Amino acid sequence: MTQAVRHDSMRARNLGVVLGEVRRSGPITRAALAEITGLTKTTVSKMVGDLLGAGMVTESGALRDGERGRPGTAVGLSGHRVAALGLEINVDYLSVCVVDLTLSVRLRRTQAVDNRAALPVETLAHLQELAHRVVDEARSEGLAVAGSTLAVPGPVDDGLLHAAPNLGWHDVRVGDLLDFPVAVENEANLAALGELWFGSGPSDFLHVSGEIGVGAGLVVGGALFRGARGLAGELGHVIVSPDGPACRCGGRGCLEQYAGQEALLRAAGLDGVPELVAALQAGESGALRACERAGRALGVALTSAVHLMDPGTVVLGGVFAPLFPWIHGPAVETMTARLARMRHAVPELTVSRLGGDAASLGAAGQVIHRIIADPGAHLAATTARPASEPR
Amino acid sequence: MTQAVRHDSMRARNLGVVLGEVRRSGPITRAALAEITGLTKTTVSKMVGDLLGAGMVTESGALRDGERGRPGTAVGLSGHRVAALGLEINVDYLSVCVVDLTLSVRLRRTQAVDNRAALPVETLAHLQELAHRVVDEARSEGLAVAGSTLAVPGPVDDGLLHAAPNLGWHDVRVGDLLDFPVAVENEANLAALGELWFGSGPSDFLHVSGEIGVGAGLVVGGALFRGARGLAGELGHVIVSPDGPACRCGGRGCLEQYAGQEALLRAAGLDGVPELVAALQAGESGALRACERAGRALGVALTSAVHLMDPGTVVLGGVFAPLFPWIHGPAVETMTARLARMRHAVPELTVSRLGGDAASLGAAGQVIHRIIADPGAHLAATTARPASEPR
DNA sequence: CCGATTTAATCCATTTTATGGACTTAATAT
DNA sequence: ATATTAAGTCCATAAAATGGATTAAATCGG
Repeated sequence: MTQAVRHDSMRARNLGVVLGEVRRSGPITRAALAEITGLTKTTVSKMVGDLLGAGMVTESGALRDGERGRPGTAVGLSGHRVAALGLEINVDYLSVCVVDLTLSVRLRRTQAVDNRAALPVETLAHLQELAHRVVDEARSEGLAVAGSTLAVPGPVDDGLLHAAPNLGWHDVRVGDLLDFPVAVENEANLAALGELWFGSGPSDFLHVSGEIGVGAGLVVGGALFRGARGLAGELGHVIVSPDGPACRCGGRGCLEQYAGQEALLRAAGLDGVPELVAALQAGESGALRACERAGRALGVALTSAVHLMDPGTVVLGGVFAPLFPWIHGPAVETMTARLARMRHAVPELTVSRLGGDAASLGAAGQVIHRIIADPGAHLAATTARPASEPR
Repeated sequence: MTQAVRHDSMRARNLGVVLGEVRRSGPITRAALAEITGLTKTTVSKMVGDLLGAGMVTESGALRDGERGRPGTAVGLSGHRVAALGLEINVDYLSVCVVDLTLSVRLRRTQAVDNRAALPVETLAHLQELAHRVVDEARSEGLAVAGSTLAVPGPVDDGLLHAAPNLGWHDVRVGDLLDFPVAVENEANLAALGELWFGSGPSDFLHVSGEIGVGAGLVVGGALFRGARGLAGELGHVIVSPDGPACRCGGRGCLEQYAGQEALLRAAGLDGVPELVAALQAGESGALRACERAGRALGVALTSAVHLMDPGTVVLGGVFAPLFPWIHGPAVETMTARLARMRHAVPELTVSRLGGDAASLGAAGQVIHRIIADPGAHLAATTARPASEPR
């Protein structure tokens, strides 16, 4: 149910609106904030004062724009105090990053670990140690880590990792294995949010994150679409051909059997993405054929996805990013042939500028995003317990 | 951008919260409303007073529950004053209904017209006449029609009907052809909302509305999912088999070519849904085979849809409703085989209790829903101009 | 160079809205 | 008949935003 607005929640919400506008419109004067939000200058001034006190914004000096009249002092987000921890567990690495309120990446650590062989407890002990080291380092830079999110390669429902087939994990309450509070979320979803906040693209897109599996995260109007149980976006198991090769999901002809990393490498007869890229650059016909086949299959699956979800754009990330030049053509061709007559504009197919860090960046970004949306809650939490430890 | 909350909008929102709770929790006392919403008894009492004055709620007498203490007087939605007009244009009929604030259907008129032959202006003149007649009739029952929504068989973006292939219409600003203000929305979307508000199902589902084309509307958390441009839900063109029969959309092997009304009837060698149902009841093998084939294709398309959008349930409406007994089996079988290993629960496949009226009911329901969400706006509009005419 | 003009930011009395406790009302329990 | 309990109303108060006045710091025009 939508909750009633009371005096205190009105204040909290308006604080969020003001801070959100500071983020959106860069350094901006109080007067302009008042204009945009519809609040009075008085109210905005008081709020900016509070936010300054909390170290969430800074005055970046007088803003002289040549106009007549008293120049305003611009206030912008401050990257000096509040920060967030982003974590990622994937098949062959652990990754940790610290991001400040301005979404600048302050620290980043990746550690190659083969987690296929490991139990959840072992992997998470590893991750915890890594996290503590990074948080200590951040603290020595004056940053207060306000929260953390963990990206995992599998569907998550309310903190429970339902299944991570490529890790061999099932029904793990990942958050309970760490000694600090953490939000847990699907890797594909967070990669999409990473693309939203750290890539400079649009705010409506489907982000395809091909790793070992093929996942996708849909962002509409700047918000992630999760479906009824948070399991949306399984592009890898969209049916390309109902009588195609059997898939580990129990179905046949899933996209993963045509465009998954494994299928691609098998079709090309190679055993690594770097090798495949080299072969493609050398113009080897086997590699080229494999990519064309994958591209066409991706085009078929994306056609279904566009009809169902109507994304504004499609962004290819993960392993598809380095293969983009060879996949793009056949995929777009397939989509155009099947979509053009139904839609004014066939969604553009672009490539992600982010590397494999998209998910952990998205994880940290989610924490920052929540703080900006409700700075009052963060303020209350930090004044009640002035320290910064997530431990 | 999220707008700031000011004193007046706080009031407006709380009024909506209170009225929404009255709708949700049936006749309910002021004290219970205060408890649930978190507002004080004083505030709730004042708001209920205003709503009583506007004729949006009524006191339904003392509520004696056998408990000790003063019994409360229950207030519930009033169906005596505020009403909404729902309109629908479809290939072979026009439909109009009036629904009151309690979502009771007060009036309903359907007129068989073959709109395939007609120009938009002609059809809308027809519809307008029908609407005026019904509104007059409603007024004579004491109802004030507060707004209207029109369902059309094609994708709509911001009031513009992009294309209605089965009507032969293109880029029509339907609302401009009527002499009263109307919101325009896709028929499949409104049918889904109709199912939400008038069917007694869950609040997370994918509603499949097979008419001439096959459309679908996704409802998550009681809200319709529209995609980036409002074109989401085109289940009919999800790809079942990439090399299947050519489709009028330019693609091949779309669901519509297997489970669309035309394809179904052709496969069965009959030319009407009633005839098909009769043949199925008689156990004719051609008809049974056609339905089994359609059911399997539907299962394939729904498998892709479930992977991508994660609906809680799937509800079959439109022409699939009468065919449900024969389609259900093969569809569920296909879905289970392909989904069971990936999900705890394969979404249930149910049948809509609503007839072909789902869309026009949803249209009227949308108006009511908006009034309940923001009764303040309605109140302001009606006190400024006390009459009820949508003309 | 000085006053007029313009815009930014703050100050302060006021308004709007919700709050919380006291009070009244109407029922059941003893 | 009296105590108890819960519903609903009354009223003084508190929280928050408002709007106009004031002060501050620029540019413009002579």
